[in-house]
Amino acid sequence: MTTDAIVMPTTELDLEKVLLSGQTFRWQRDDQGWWISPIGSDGTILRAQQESGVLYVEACGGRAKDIAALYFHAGTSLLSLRDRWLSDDALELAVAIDNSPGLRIVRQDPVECLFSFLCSSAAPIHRIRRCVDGMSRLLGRDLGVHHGVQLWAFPEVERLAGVLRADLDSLGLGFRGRYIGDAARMVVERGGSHWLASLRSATYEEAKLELVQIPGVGEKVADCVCLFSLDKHQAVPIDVHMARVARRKFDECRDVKSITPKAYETFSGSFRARFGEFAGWAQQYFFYAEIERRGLWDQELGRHRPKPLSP
DNA sequence: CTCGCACCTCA
DNA sequence: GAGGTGCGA
Repeated sequence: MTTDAIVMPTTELDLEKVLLSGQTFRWQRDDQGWWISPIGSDGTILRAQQESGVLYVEACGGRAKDIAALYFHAGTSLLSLRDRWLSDDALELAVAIDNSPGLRIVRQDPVECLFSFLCSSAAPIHRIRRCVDGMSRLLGRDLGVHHGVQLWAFPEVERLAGVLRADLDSLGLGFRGRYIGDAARMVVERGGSHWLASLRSATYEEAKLELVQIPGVGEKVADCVCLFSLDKHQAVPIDVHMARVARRKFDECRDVKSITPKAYETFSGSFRARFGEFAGWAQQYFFYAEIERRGLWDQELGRHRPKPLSP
């Protein structure tokens, strides 16, 4: 296995920031301090390490450089996005980019992405990680030990389609478990992973319309799948955090309380109206900053939160 | 259309 | 009480 190098300054990619920002749930550090993760169900493994403006990558199951360039949307320059937003008079966004340099959208495997976000409702990132890991251990292909870490591929959707509710009981999915089997069966019916991936060439509206048919998939999850795996850069997932941001930012959102379907469109559409075809990327900056601002990252990632000492 | 609530754990 | 969805009122 060879190591490829991709020139990517930290203003274009901050590996740790991106991998832990709640888009993706399987990355971990190996015994050499590199980031490593299985990608999707086909046995692909990607390893990455960033050093003085260069991204070093290795892969099993393909050419590392190609896999990584796709996975990190290397063709999309944050600097150009920033310029575009600057000239569109979206100054606040240029500032948001400067406050979280190197944050970008990843391009995940659609099946893995769908089932990851199916586990995401009312769950912090560390819990989603546990669920995804559990599904992979239980139903995914054993990929062996790599640089000190045991890896499993994400389960084939056909495998998930055969799963019983009781099989998932041990994984801590909670009520989220009830959707997995039904969702997988619908995807298989439509043509499996090939069908999901084919939505990449559909329009955003078409893709979303298809996704929300899947049991357990509402607008939020559909938008996550669109943005994080189907190349729909204009998809803006709205959760309670982004709704709060929208209320602060846009007049037409100020008095919209709960996230009803109509309200969802108001929130989401406001970002699109203001930030255009890459509104989803804009959303990621505001989302990141909002979690930061509220000091929620430690909680999300399950890091030990130091208890305030008594005086 | 909007509201309220259950859904399973875990923190 | 939770970064959501689906149900009935």
